[in-house]
Amino acid sequence: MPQPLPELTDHLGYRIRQVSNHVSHAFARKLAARGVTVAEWALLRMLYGQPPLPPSQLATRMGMTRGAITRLADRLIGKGLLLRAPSAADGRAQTLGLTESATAFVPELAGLADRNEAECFAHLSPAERETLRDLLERTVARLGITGVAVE
Amino acid sequence: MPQPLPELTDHLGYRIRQVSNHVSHAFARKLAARGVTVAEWALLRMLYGQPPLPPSQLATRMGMTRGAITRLADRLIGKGLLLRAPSAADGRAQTLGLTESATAFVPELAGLADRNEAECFAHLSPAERETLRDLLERTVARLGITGVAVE
DNA sequence: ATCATATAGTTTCCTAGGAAACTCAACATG
DNA sequence: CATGTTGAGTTTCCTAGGAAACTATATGAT
Repeated sequence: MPQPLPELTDHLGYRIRQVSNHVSHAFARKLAARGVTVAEWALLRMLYGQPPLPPSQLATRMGMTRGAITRLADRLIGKGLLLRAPSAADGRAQTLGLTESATAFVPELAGLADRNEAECFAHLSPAERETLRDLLERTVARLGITGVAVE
Repeated sequence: MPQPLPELTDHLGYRIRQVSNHVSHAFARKLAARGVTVAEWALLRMLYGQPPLPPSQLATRMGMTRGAITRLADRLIGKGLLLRAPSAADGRAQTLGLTESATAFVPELAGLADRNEAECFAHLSPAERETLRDLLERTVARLGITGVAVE
């Protein structure tokens, strides 16, 4: 006779994961219609309206390894959305910046993000959304979460 | 001059993903010390104290494909935690059930889940945790989220 | 100046999941 | 009872990320 255990659904971590996965997958489907993944979107958004950044900084900010950024950048370059240039100051370093077409594209993708957000949280009142935001942001601060951590 | 866009952090979906990833990775590290992944834990927990289930049902409940369940089950069988048996009623079907050692093991893993939960949300008062739970569960219900969706 | 060490980026190997083709058993229907 | 169809499970191929080894450049110590 096994001892009874708390249900999975008793844990906030489980509930958060359910919602997070659903919201992310819904967004991923919208992005996929434009031929973009969530990680690609995150990188593009990070560089939008910014001066080019070295891959290592992007790795830190996105919570990914440098190796993953190398390959992610390769894909975006292949799609004509990213430019890789050698750093002037450091012979080892590079900079990654958006192409013109990427700069034109990102606002369209941002619209998808807004739409996804609206669809997923339409049932919450503005006050409830602010409460949720506050609880989450305090958790982010308390746990010392920094990057995006795409996956 | 690119047009300004809403910040990533303005989206609840982004904040939820940050917290979810952090909580899941913290849990994954605890489980890894016992040689178990999050997906393996979810499957083990689902079968704990239950009669054996066919892979197809586990796939539905966990939000994974049947192919993924096949491989997940293979790994757990390799670890001596799962038993695969042919279904008596249906020559195509199988049933997956926990071994004795798995039944003894799951409560220990459940303790890790409890500890992770406590660590990640210690800064919220009981009332705040209930508020968060309520907002999340209403979202789960509204979006029609059913499975675990491990990843 | 030389050499050790650290850092930037890449590459290789590994893991894990999804999509879709595939096998085999069950079932319906004529 | 043959036959077409559905359903269960497996397998193959593909994608994407992490860990760690590897290359090349920079930096610091002597």
